[in-house]
Amino acid sequence: MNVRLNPHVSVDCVIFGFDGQSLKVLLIDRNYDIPPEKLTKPLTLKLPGSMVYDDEDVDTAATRVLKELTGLENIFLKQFHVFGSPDRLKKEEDLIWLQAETHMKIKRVVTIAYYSLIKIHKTTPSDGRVVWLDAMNLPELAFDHNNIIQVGLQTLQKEIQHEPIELFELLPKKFTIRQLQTLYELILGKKLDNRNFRKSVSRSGYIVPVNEKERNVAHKPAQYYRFSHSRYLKNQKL
Amino acid sequence: MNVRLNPHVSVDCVIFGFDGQSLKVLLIDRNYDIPPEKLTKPLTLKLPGSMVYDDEDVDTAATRVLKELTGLENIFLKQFHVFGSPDRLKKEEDLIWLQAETHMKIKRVVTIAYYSLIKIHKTTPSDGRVVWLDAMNLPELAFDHNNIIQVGLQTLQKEIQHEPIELFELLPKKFTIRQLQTLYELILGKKLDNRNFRKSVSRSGYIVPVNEKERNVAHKPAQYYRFSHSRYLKNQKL
DNA sequence: AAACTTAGCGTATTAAATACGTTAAGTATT
DNA sequence: AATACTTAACGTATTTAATACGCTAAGTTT
Repeated sequence: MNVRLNPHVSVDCVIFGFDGQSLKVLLIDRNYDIPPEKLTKPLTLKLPGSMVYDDEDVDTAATRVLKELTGLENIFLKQFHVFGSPDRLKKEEDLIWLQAETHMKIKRVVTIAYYSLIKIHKTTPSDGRVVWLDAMNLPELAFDHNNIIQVGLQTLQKEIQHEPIELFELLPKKFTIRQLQTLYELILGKKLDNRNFRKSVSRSGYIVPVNEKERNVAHKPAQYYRFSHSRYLKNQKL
Repeated sequence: MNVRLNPHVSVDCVIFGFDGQSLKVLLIDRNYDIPPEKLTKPLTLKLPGSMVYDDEDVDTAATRVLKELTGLENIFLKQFHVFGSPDRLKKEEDLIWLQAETHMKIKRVVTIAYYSLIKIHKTTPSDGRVVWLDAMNLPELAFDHNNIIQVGLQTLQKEIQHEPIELFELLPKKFTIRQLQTLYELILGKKLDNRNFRKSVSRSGYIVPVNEKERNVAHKPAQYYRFSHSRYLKNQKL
């Protein structure tokens, strides 16, 4: 029999947000309570996550983490990959922190990664532990969390090609075509032609204008649009 | 602290094969060694799987299962979902079997599911424990394995829409357009127009004819084709 | 020789993607 | 008050892909 120990199972959430300019990721400072003079390493940022509790579905665990951190429920959340290499905890300070945090002699953790898309302004007033950082330009994070975010981003890139619906989770209810295009460009990592982009928007059939325009901008004010879920469903059926 | 127990972690492989007529799944009979008169329940078929060993990456565990079962290495294998509901083991006979098999007091198993695509004729002469069954018409399997296969099939359906390359893992090196179309139709679950299908094949640029035709068929013999990986890569770059 | 079966080419129509020119409506600058 | 500046928004022409459907070709079976 080759099985003796048993890896612990956790969930980690890559929570994306969009502030109109850049794509952000929500991170927490795991050493927030520790006085700065006691800190030796700068690796204090990590993805929000948790061990999976007894009698708790893994998806439920991810939902719980999201709720605890942002106060939000009914949020878009998608499992995208399991990170289960035995040397995920190879950095010594990661192992020390984990064992202190959980009060367990943990040797190995298999983590199930989720990504979530939320409107930044909806987050509850931050408690100081959480920060939004630019997803494209992150410092070194704890564990393999840089890698997890990168894979999450690649997954998101793929998804929006055939499920653009997910994108609207990141935008406010009313948004301009320019905002939508900026978001596409950020995630896809390339520039799009604005004129053709508008055409594909009007072709979509489910992005509809609302009776309101931008105000106080130093150029022609843009029309606001919204995502129509009912029209989206109709087009899918055909 | 809410964590006390710790779920066990396993991998399960949904191994798809194609015999020219229908899509098959490889299953194993977990009660193969047990004399029939001692069997109470007919739920003896399950997906090939294994607990994840210490110091073994989860992907490695899945590769190992595949190797042990089919003798094959360097096979297409893709993680697609984690099944982690606490009541996955709700059928009593499943729990009994699992505890006997592992000699452990297991209460809960979180399993990471993979799917794999192989050419049926490549499997080593079956050892009696393994069977290929029609993926679309399965009996009730152990655990939640019917559900796992269904989700795997849905994933495969989505994947082949933008990564048709995976399909060629299921076909022999030389295949006819009809075979390719049949495979598409099986996985997508709908009929396609043969004339338009041929057009999309020739448009693809990476399905090229070989210098050989069908023989001994009661109709016009079909041209054999092969998948050209180099041409596939060239087209992707554009 | 005729019937049968699947292979394989063609044509016409519609829809989607791409490239690029131009005008419109505001604010800021002089 | 006129001009410059900036982003919004519409249009046209071309290419490429998707869909619908007609027809011929090359074998075997009866």
